Amino acid sequence: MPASAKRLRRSPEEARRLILDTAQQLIARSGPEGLRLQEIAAAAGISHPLILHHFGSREGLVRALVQEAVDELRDKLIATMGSAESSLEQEFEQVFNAYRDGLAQRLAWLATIDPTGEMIGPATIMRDVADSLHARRVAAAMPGAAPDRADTEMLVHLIAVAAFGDAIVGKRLWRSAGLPATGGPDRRFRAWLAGLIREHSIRR
Amino acid sequence: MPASAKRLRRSPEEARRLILDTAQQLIARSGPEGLRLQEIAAAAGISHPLILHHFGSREGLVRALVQEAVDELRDKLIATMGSAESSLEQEFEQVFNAYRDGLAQRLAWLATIDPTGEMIGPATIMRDVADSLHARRVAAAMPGAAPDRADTEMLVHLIAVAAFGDAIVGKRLWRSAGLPATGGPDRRFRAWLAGLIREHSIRR
DNA sequence: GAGAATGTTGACAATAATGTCAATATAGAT
DNA sequence: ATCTATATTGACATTATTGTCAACATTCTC
Repeated sequence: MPASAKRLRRSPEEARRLILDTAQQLIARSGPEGLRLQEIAAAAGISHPLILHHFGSREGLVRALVQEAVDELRDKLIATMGSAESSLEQEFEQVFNAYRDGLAQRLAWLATIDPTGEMIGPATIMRDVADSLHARRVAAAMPGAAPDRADTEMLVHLIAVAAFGDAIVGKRLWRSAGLPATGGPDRRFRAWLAGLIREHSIRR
Repeated sequence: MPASAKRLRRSPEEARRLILDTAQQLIARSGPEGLRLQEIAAAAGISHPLILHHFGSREGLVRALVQEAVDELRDKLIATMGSAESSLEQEFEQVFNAYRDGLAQRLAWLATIDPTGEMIGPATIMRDVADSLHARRVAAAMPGAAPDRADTEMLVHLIAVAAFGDAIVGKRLWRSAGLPATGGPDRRFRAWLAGLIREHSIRR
Protein backbone atom coordinates (compact mmCIF):
# COMPACT_ATOMS: atom_id res chain seq x y z
CA MET A 1 0.00 0.00 0.00
CA PRO A 2 2.65 2.56 0.91
CA ALA A 3 3.67 3.19 -2.66
CA SER A 4 5.70 6.22 -1.61
CA ALA A 5 6.40 5.28 1.95
CA LYS A 6 9.46 7.46 1.97
CA ARG A 7 8.61 10.87 3.20
CA LEU A 8 10.34 13.77 1.56
CA ARG A 9 12.37 16.10 3.69
CA ARG A 10 13.06 19.45 2.09
CA SER A 11 15.12 22.39 3.19
CA PRO A 12 13.02 25.19 4.71
CA GLU A 13 13.63 27.29 1.63
CA GLU A 14 12.47 24.57 -0.71
CA ALA A 15 9.40 23.92 1.37
CA ARG A 16 8.46 27.58 1.46
CA ARG A 17 9.00 27.89 -2.29
CA LEU A 18 6.84 24.87 -2.98
CA ILE A 19 4.05 26.20 -0.81
CA LEU A 20 4.20 29.71 -2.22
CA ASP A 21 4.25 28.48 -5.81
CA THR A 22 1.31 26.21 -5.25
CA ALA A 23 -0.66 28.92 -3.49
CA GLN A 24 0.03 31.36 -6.30
CA GLN A 25 -1.24 28.91 -8.88
CA LEU A 26 -4.40 28.39 -6.87
CA ILE A 27 -4.99 32.12 -6.49
CA ALA A 28 -4.52 32.69 -10.20
CA ARG A 29 -6.83 29.83 -11.05
CA SER A 30 -9.69 29.91 -8.58
CA GLY A 31 -9.27 33.23 -6.84
CA PRO A 32 -8.99 33.97 -3.17
CA GLU A 33 -11.86 31.65 -2.39
CA GLY A 34 -9.58 28.79 -3.33
CA LEU A 35 -6.92 29.74 -0.86
CA ARG A 36 -7.48 27.09 1.77
CA LEU A 37 -4.70 25.40 3.59
CA GLN A 38 -6.12 22.00 2.80
CA GLU A 39 -6.35 22.75 -0.90
CA ILE A 40 -2.84 24.12 -1.06
CA ALA A 41 -1.56 21.11 0.81
CA ALA A 42 -3.41 18.70 -1.45
CA ALA A 43 -2.15 20.44 -4.58
CA ALA A 44 1.40 20.51 -3.28
CA GLY A 45 1.31 16.93 -2.09
CA ILE A 46 1.95 17.73 1.52
CA SER A 47 -0.06 17.89 4.70
CA HIS A 48 -1.62 21.15 5.79
CA PRO A 49 0.12 21.43 9.17
CA LEU A 50 3.35 21.77 7.25
CA ILE A 51 2.16 25.10 5.95
CA LEU A 52 1.45 26.24 9.48
CA HIS A 53 4.88 25.06 10.49
CA HIS A 54 6.61 27.16 7.86
CA PHE A 55 4.42 30.26 7.93
CA GLY A 56 3.07 30.26 11.43
CA SER A 57 -0.50 30.89 10.41
CA ARG A 58 -2.66 31.45 7.41
CA GLU A 59 -2.16 35.15 7.93
CA GLY A 60 1.58 34.64 7.71
CA LEU A 61 1.20 32.85 4.42
CA VAL A 62 -0.95 35.65 3.04
CA ARG A 63 1.62 38.21 4.09
CA ALA A 64 4.35 36.27 2.36
CA LEU A 65 2.27 36.02 -0.80
CA VAL A 66 1.57 39.73 -0.80
CA GLN A 67 5.20 40.59 -0.25
CA GLU A 68 6.25 38.31 -3.06
CA ALA A 69 3.75 39.78 -5.50
CA VAL A 70 4.91 43.30 -4.73
CA ASP A 71 8.57 42.38 -5.09
CA GLU A 72 7.89 40.56 -8.32
CA LEU A 73 6.08 43.54 -9.78
CA ARG A 74 8.86 45.93 -8.87
CA ASP A 75 11.55 43.69 -10.27
CA LYS A 76 9.76 43.14 -13.55
CA LEU A 77 8.91 46.80 -14.07
CA ILE A 78 12.43 47.91 -13.33
CA ALA A 79 13.90 45.20 -15.49
CA THR A 80 11.79 46.19 -18.48
CA MET A 81 11.45 49.95 -18.23
CA GLY A 82 14.98 50.37 -17.04
CA SER A 83 16.77 48.49 -19.76
CA ALA A 84 18.31 50.97 -22.12
CA GLU A 85 18.38 49.05 -25.36
CA SER A 86 14.98 48.12 -26.69
CA SER A 87 12.24 49.65 -28.77
CA LEU A 88 9.08 51.00 -27.22
CA GLU A 89 7.11 48.13 -28.70
CA GLN A 90 9.43 45.56 -27.24
CA GLU A 91 9.22 47.18 -23.86
CA PHE A 92 5.49 47.18 -23.98
CA GLU A 93 5.38 43.53 -24.78
CA GLN A 94 7.58 42.92 -21.79
CA VAL A 95 5.56 45.03 -19.39
CA PHE A 96 2.32 43.47 -20.50
CA ASN A 97 3.87 40.04 -20.43
CA ALA A 98 5.03 40.70 -16.89
CA TYR A 99 1.45 40.44 -15.77
CA ARG A 100 0.98 37.08 -17.37
CA ASP A 101 1.03 33.81 -15.51
CA GLY A 102 -1.16 35.12 -12.78
CA LEU A 103 0.75 38.08 -11.41
CA ALA A 104 -2.07 40.44 -12.28
CA GLN A 105 -4.56 38.06 -10.71
CA ARG A 106 -2.53 38.01 -7.57
CA LEU A 107 -2.27 41.78 -7.50
CA ALA A 108 -6.02 42.07 -7.94
CA TRP A 109 -6.45 39.63 -5.12
CA LEU A 110 -4.07 41.74 -3.07
CA ALA A 111 -6.12 44.80 -3.87
CA THR A 112 -9.28 43.11 -2.69
CA ILE A 113 -7.95 41.78 0.57
CA ASP A 114 -6.08 44.98 1.31
CA PRO A 115 -8.00 47.91 -0.16
CA THR A 116 -6.09 50.54 1.76
CA GLY A 117 -2.65 49.23 0.86
CA GLU A 118 -1.34 49.01 4.36
CA MET A 119 0.05 45.53 4.01
CA ILE A 120 2.77 46.57 1.61
CA GLY A 121 5.68 48.32 3.14
CA PRO A 122 7.04 51.72 2.09
CA ALA A 123 8.38 50.50 -1.22
CA THR A 124 9.59 53.01 -3.77
CA ILE A 125 8.75 51.03 -6.86
CA MET A 126 7.52 53.77 -9.11
CA ARG A 127 10.17 56.24 -8.12
CA ASP A 128 12.87 53.76 -9.07
CA VAL A 129 11.17 53.03 -12.36
CA ALA A 130 10.60 56.69 -13.12
CA ASP A 131 14.21 57.45 -12.28
CA SER A 132 15.64 55.03 -14.77
CA LEU A 133 13.15 55.85 -17.50
CA HIS A 134 13.70 59.57 -17.08
CA ALA A 135 17.41 59.16 -17.39
CA ARG A 136 16.85 57.41 -20.68
CA ARG A 137 14.50 60.07 -21.97
CA VAL A 138 16.90 62.87 -21.09
CA ALA A 139 19.75 61.07 -22.77
CA ALA A 140 17.69 60.43 -25.90
CA ALA A 141 16.27 63.93 -26.17
CA MET A 142 17.54 66.62 -28.43
CA PRO A 143 19.85 69.04 -26.67
CA GLY A 144 17.87 71.83 -25.12
CA ALA A 145 14.55 69.98 -25.31
CA ALA A 146 14.68 67.77 -22.26
CA PRO A 147 11.37 66.31 -21.13
CA ASP A 148 10.38 67.33 -17.66
CA ARG A 149 10.29 64.91 -14.80
CA ALA A 150 6.55 65.21 -14.18
CA ASP A 151 5.85 64.10 -17.71
CA THR A 152 7.89 60.97 -17.20
CA GLU A 153 6.03 60.21 -13.99
CA MET A 154 2.73 60.49 -15.78
CA LEU A 155 3.99 58.22 -18.51
CA VAL A 156 5.11 55.59 -16.06
CA HIS A 157 1.82 55.78 -14.27
CA LEU A 158 -0.13 55.38 -17.48
CA ILE A 159 1.81 52.36 -18.61
CA ALA A 160 1.57 50.72 -15.22
CA VAL A 161 -2.17 51.19 -14.73
CA ALA A 162 -3.06 50.45 -18.35
CA ALA A 163 -1.06 47.24 -18.38
CA PHE A 164 -2.53 46.20 -15.08
CA GLY A 165 -6.10 46.96 -16.06
CA ASP A 166 -5.61 45.28 -19.40
CA ALA A 167 -4.31 42.15 -17.74
CA ILE A 168 -7.36 41.86 -15.52
CA VAL A 169 -10.29 43.06 -17.57
CA GLY A 170 -8.76 43.27 -21.03
CA LYS A 171 -10.00 39.96 -22.38
CA ARG A 172 -13.45 40.57 -21.02
CA LEU A 173 -13.61 43.98 -22.64
CA TRP A 174 -12.52 42.74 -26.05
CA ARG A 175 -15.10 40.05 -25.90
CA SER A 176 -17.77 42.54 -24.92
CA ALA A 177 -16.71 44.60 -27.91
CA GLY A 178 -17.49 41.67 -30.14
CA LEU A 179 -13.84 41.00 -30.91
CA PRO A 180 -11.71 37.93 -30.22
CA ALA A 181 -10.14 38.06 -26.80
CA THR A 182 -6.64 37.16 -27.89
CA GLY A 183 -4.35 37.20 -30.86
CA GLY A 184 -5.63 40.23 -32.71
CA PRO A 185 -6.91 43.19 -30.72
CA ASP A 186 -4.70 42.83 -27.69
CA ARG A 187 -1.52 42.94 -29.70
CA ARG A 188 -2.80 45.75 -31.87
CA PHE A 189 -3.69 47.66 -28.73
CA ARG A 190 -0.14 47.51 -27.42
CA ALA A 191 1.22 48.70 -30.76
CA TRP A 192 -1.35 51.48 -30.86
CA LEU A 193 -0.47 52.62 -27.37
CA ALA A 194 3.22 52.58 -28.22
CA GLY A 195 2.46 54.78 -31.20
CA LEU A 196 0.44 57.14 -29.06
CA ILE A 197 3.28 57.59 -26.64
CA ARG A 198 5.84 57.93 -29.39
CA GLU A 199 3.81 60.74 -30.94
CA HIS A 200 3.70 62.42 -27.59
CA SER A 201 7.43 62.07 -26.96
CA ILE A 202 8.32 63.47 -30.36
CA ARG A 203 5.95 66.34 -30.03
CA ARG A 204 7.25 67.85 -26.89
CA MET B 1 -36.33 42.57 26.40
CA PRO B 2 -37.93 42.68 22.98
CA ALA B 3 -37.07 46.29 22.38
CA SER B 4 -38.06 45.95 18.72
CA ALA B 5 -40.45 43.09 18.99
CA LYS B 6 -42.02 44.03 15.71
CA ARG B 7 -40.38 42.17 12.95
CA LEU B 8 -40.02 44.02 9.71
CA ARG B 9 -41.60 42.53 6.64
CA ARG B 10 -40.21 43.90 3.41
CA SER B 11 -41.18 43.30 -0.16
CA PRO B 12 -38.90 40.79 -1.90
CA GLU B 13 -37.40 43.61 -3.95
CA GLU B 14 -36.63 45.68 -0.89
CA ALA B 15 -35.10 42.73 0.88
CA ARG B 16 -32.90 41.87 -2.07
CA ARG B 17 -31.80 45.48 -2.39
CA LEU B 18 -30.94 45.69 1.28
CA ILE B 19 -28.92 42.51 1.12
CA LEU B 20 -27.10 43.46 -2.07
CA ASP B 21 -26.25 46.93 -0.81
CA THR B 22 -24.92 45.60 2.45
CA ALA B 23 -22.86 42.95 0.70
CA GLN B 24 -21.39 45.51 -1.67
CA GLN B 25 -20.31 47.69 1.20
CA LEU B 26 -18.66 44.75 2.88
CA ILE B 27 -16.84 43.74 -0.28
CA ALA B 28 -15.55 47.25 -0.84
CA ARG B 29 -14.42 47.52 2.75
CA SER B 30 -12.96 44.19 3.73
CA GLY B 31 -12.66 42.32 0.47
CA PRO B 32 -14.14 39.00 -0.49
CA GLU B 33 -12.89 37.43 2.70
CA GLY B 34 -15.51 39.48 4.48
CA LEU B 35 -18.33 38.12 2.43
CA ARG B 36 -19.91 35.79 4.94
CA LEU B 37 -23.60 35.33 5.23
CA GLN B 38 -23.49 35.93 8.94
CA GLU B 39 -21.58 39.16 8.56
CA ILE B 40 -23.88 40.43 5.87
CA ALA B 41 -26.88 39.51 7.98
CA ALA B 42 -25.45 41.21 11.04
CA ALA B 43 -24.60 44.36 9.10
CA ALA B 44 -28.05 44.44 7.51
CA GLY B 45 -29.85 43.73 10.75
CA ILE B 46 -31.43 40.53 9.56
CA SER B 47 -30.90 36.83 10.08
CA HIS B 48 -28.71 34.90 7.72
CA PRO B 49 -31.33 32.38 6.56
CA LEU B 50 -33.18 35.29 5.03
CA ILE B 51 -30.35 35.68 2.56
CA LEU B 52 -30.63 32.04 1.64
CA HIS B 53 -34.35 32.49 1.25
CA HIS B 54 -33.98 35.32 -1.25
CA PHE B 55 -30.94 34.11 -3.17
CA GLY B 56 -31.15 30.36 -2.78
CA SER B 57 -27.54 29.94 -1.83
CA ARG B 58 -24.36 31.87 -1.29
CA GLU B 59 -23.50 31.12 -4.89
CA GLY B 60 -26.74 32.75 -5.96
CA LEU B 61 -25.89 35.87 -4.01
CA VAL B 62 -22.45 36.02 -5.60
CA ARG B 63 -23.99 35.70 -9.04
CA ALA B 64 -26.38 38.53 -8.32
CA LEU B 65 -23.53 40.71 -7.09
CA VAL B 66 -21.48 40.00 -10.18
CA GLN B 67 -24.36 40.76 -12.48
CA GLU B 68 -25.04 43.99 -10.69
CA ALA B 69 -21.43 45.12 -10.91
CA VAL B 70 -21.31 44.42 -14.63
CA ASP B 71 -24.56 46.25 -15.27
CA GLU B 72 -23.43 49.20 -13.22
CA LEU B 73 -20.17 49.44 -15.12
CA ARG B 74 -21.92 49.35 -18.48
CA ASP B 75 -24.46 51.96 -17.48
CA LYS B 76 -21.87 54.34 -16.14
CA LEU B 77 -19.54 54.00 -19.11
CA ILE B 78 -22.32 54.52 -21.60
CA ALA B 79 -23.71 57.42 -19.63
CA THR B 80 -20.37 59.22 -19.57
CA MET B 81 -18.71 58.35 -22.87
CA GLY B 82 -21.95 58.57 -24.75
CA SER B 83 -23.07 62.00 -23.66
CA ALA B 84 -22.42 64.40 -26.48
CA GLU B 85 -21.94 67.65 -24.64
CA SER B 86 -18.92 67.69 -22.36
CA SER B 87 -15.22 68.32 -22.59
CA LEU B 88 -12.71 65.50 -22.59
CA GLU B 89 -11.56 66.50 -19.12
CA GLN B 90 -15.07 66.40 -17.75
CA GLU B 91 -15.66 63.02 -19.26
CA PHE B 92 -12.50 61.70 -17.77
CA GLU B 93 -13.49 62.87 -14.35
CA GLN B 94 -16.77 61.07 -14.78
CA VAL B 95 -15.26 57.81 -15.99
CA PHE B 96 -12.71 57.81 -13.23
CA ASN B 97 -15.33 58.78 -10.71
CA ALA B 98 -17.50 55.92 -11.89
CA TYR B 99 -15.09 53.55 -10.25
CA ARG B 100 -15.34 55.26 -6.91
CA ASP B 101 -17.38 54.05 -4.00
CA GLY B 102 -16.21 50.51 -4.37
CA LEU B 103 -17.20 49.60 -7.90
CA ALA B 104 -13.59 49.01 -8.88
CA GLN B 105 -13.08 46.93 -5.77
CA ARG B 106 -16.06 44.83 -6.67
CA LEU B 107 -14.85 44.39 -10.22
CA ALA B 108 -11.44 43.34 -8.98
CA TRP B 109 -13.11 40.88 -6.71
CA LEU B 110 -15.13 39.67 -9.66
CA ALA B 111 -11.95 39.25 -11.63
CA THR B 112 -10.41 37.15 -8.91
CA ILE B 113 -13.33 34.85 -8.35
CA ASP B 114 -13.99 34.50 -12.05
CA PRO B 115 -10.69 34.75 -13.92
CA THR B 116 -12.06 33.35 -17.15
CA GLY B 117 -15.07 35.64 -17.29
CA GLU B 118 -17.63 32.96 -17.74
CA MET B 119 -19.97 34.28 -15.10
CA ILE B 120 -20.87 37.37 -17.05
CA GLY B 121 -23.24 36.86 -19.90
CA PRO B 122 -22.63 37.88 -23.48
CA ALA B 123 -22.87 41.58 -22.77
CA THR B 124 -21.86 44.04 -25.46
CA ILE B 125 -20.68 46.81 -23.19
CA MET B 126 -17.71 48.03 -25.12
CA ARG B 127 -19.35 47.80 -28.48
CA ASP B 128 -22.16 50.04 -27.29
CA VAL B 129 -19.70 52.48 -25.82
CA ALA B 130 -17.50 52.47 -28.91
CA ASP B 131 -20.55 52.99 -31.08
CA SER B 132 -21.65 56.14 -29.37
CA LEU B 133 -18.16 57.57 -29.02
CA HIS B 134 -17.36 56.87 -32.66
CA ALA B 135 -20.48 58.64 -33.78
CA ARG B 136 -19.34 61.67 -31.83
CA ARG B 137 -15.86 61.59 -33.29
CA VAL B 138 -17.13 61.33 -36.83
CA ALA B 139 -19.50 64.20 -36.26
CA ALA B 140 -16.77 66.35 -34.75
CA ALA B 141 -14.13 65.56 -37.37
CA MET B 142 -13.21 67.76 -40.25
CA PRO B 143 -14.91 66.72 -43.46
CA GLY B 144 -12.83 64.16 -45.26
CA ALA B 145 -10.73 63.31 -42.21
CA ALA B 146 -12.95 60.87 -40.39
CA PRO B 147 -11.23 58.76 -37.73
CA ASP B 148 -11.42 55.09 -38.38
CA ARG B 149 -13.43 52.76 -36.24
CA ALA B 150 -10.46 50.72 -35.02
CA ASP B 151 -8.86 53.83 -33.60
CA THR B 152 -11.97 54.57 -31.58
CA GLU B 153 -12.02 51.03 -30.26
CA MET B 154 -8.44 51.35 -29.10
CA LEU B 155 -9.25 54.64 -27.45
CA VAL B 156 -12.18 53.20 -25.58
CA HIS B 157 -10.10 50.27 -24.48
CA LEU B 158 -7.33 52.51 -23.22
CA ILE B 159 -9.66 54.69 -21.20
CA ALA B 160 -11.45 51.72 -19.71
CA VAL B 161 -8.36 49.78 -18.65
CA ALA B 162 -6.45 52.84 -17.49
CA ALA B 163 -9.32 54.08 -15.36
CA PHE B 164 -9.84 50.64 -13.93
CA GLY B 165 -6.18 50.07 -13.16
CA ASP B 166 -5.88 53.54 -11.70
CA ALA B 167 -8.84 52.94 -9.42
CA ILE B 168 -7.31 49.79 -8.01
CA VAL B 169 -3.58 50.37 -7.86
CA GLY B 170 -3.37 54.08 -8.53
CA LYS B 171 -3.08 55.30 -4.97
CA ARG B 172 -0.53 52.66 -4.17
CA LEU B 173 1.57 53.62 -7.17
CA TRP B 174 1.58 57.31 -6.37
CA ARG B 175 2.61 56.54 -2.86
CA SER B 176 5.40 54.30 -4.09
CA ALA B 177 6.52 57.16 -6.30
CA GLY B 178 6.95 59.30 -3.24
CA LEU B 179 3.97 61.47 -4.08
CA PRO B 180 0.75 62.08 -2.17
CA ALA B 181 -1.90 59.54 -3.04
CA THR B 182 -4.70 62.00 -3.60
CA GLY B 183 -5.37 65.59 -4.45
CA GLY B 184 -2.42 66.35 -6.65
CA PRO B 185 -1.02 63.67 -8.92
CA ASP B 186 -4.22 61.79 -9.56
CA ARG B 187 -6.01 64.83 -10.88
CA ARG B 188 -3.00 65.93 -12.85
CA PHE B 189 -2.79 62.48 -14.35
CA ARG B 190 -6.32 62.65 -15.69
CA ALA B 191 -5.64 66.05 -17.21
CA TRP B 192 -2.39 64.79 -18.70
CA LEU B 193 -4.10 61.79 -20.23
CA ALA B 194 -6.84 63.96 -21.65
CA GLY B 195 -4.16 66.09 -23.25
CA LEU B 196 -2.44 63.04 -24.67
CA ILE B 197 -5.62 61.86 -26.31
CA ARG B 198 -6.48 65.29 -27.56
CA GLU B 199 -3.09 65.56 -29.27
CA HIS B 200 -3.72 62.23 -30.86
CA SER B 201 -7.19 63.12 -32.08
CA ILE B 202 -6.00 66.36 -33.61
CA ARG B 203 -3.05 64.76 -35.25
CA ARG B 204 -4.83 62.18 -37.27
C1' DG C 1 26.66 3.91 13.99
C1' DA C 2 24.67 6.87 17.68
C1' DG C 3 22.45 11.00 18.53
C1' DA C 4 20.65 15.61 17.81
C1' DA C 5 17.92 18.78 15.20
C1' DT C 6 14.02 19.46 12.81
C1' DG C 7 11.06 18.67 8.75
C1' DT C 8 6.77 16.09 8.44
C1' DT C 9 2.45 13.92 9.47
C1' DG C 10 -2.02 11.83 11.49
C1' DA C 11 -5.34 12.53 14.81
C1' DC C 12 -7.79 15.64 17.35
C1' DA C 13 -9.92 20.20 19.07
C1' DA C 14 -12.34 24.30 18.41
C1' DT C 15 -14.57 27.26 15.77
C1' DA C 16 -17.11 28.96 12.07
C1' DA C 17 -19.64 28.71 7.83
C1' DT C 18 -23.41 27.20 4.80
C1' DG C 19 -27.67 25.20 4.54
C1' DT C 20 -32.31 22.96 6.41
C1' DC C 21 -36.69 23.17 8.69
C1' DA C 22 -40.47 23.83 11.36
C1' DA C 23 -42.61 27.58 13.61
C1' DT C 24 -43.95 32.49 13.79
C1' DA C 25 -45.37 36.96 12.40
C1' DT C 26 -46.97 40.30 9.15
C1' DA C 27 -49.15 42.45 5.02
C1' DG C 28 -52.85 42.06 1.98
C1' DA C 29 -57.18 39.93 0.26
C1' DT C 30 -61.94 38.40 0.83
C1' DA D 1 -62.31 39.76 11.31
C1' DT D 2 -60.60 35.79 9.25
C1' DC D 3 -57.80 33.75 6.04
C1' DT D 4 -53.94 33.15 2.98
C1' DA D 5 -49.41 33.71 1.35
C1' DT D 6 -44.98 34.28 2.48
C1' DA D 7 -41.30 37.01 4.64
C1' DT D 8 -38.71 36.08 8.68
C1' DT D 9 -36.40 33.74 12.37
C1' DG D 10 -34.30 30.45 16.07
C1' DA D 11 -32.51 26.08 16.56
C1' DC D 12 -30.22 22.52 14.58
C1' DA D 13 -27.37 19.61 11.28
C1' DT D 14 -23.50 19.22 8.52
C1' DT D 15 -19.42 20.18 6.85
C1' DA D 16 -15.16 22.53 6.44
C1' DT D 17 -11.31 25.17 8.07
C1' DT D 18 -7.73 26.80 11.03
C1' DG D 19 -4.81 25.53 14.55
C1' DT D 20 -2.52 22.21 18.19
C1' DC D 21 0.28 18.39 19.55
C1' DA D 22 2.59 14.38 20.21
C1' DA D 23 4.83 11.03 17.53
C1' DC D 24 7.60 9.82 13.54
C1' DA D 25 11.26 10.06 9.97
C1' DT D 26 15.21 11.92 7.72
C1' DT D 27 19.37 14.35 7.34
C1' DC D 28 23.52 15.95 9.38
C1' DT D 29 27.14 15.82 12.74
C1' DC D 30 30.36 13.59 15.70
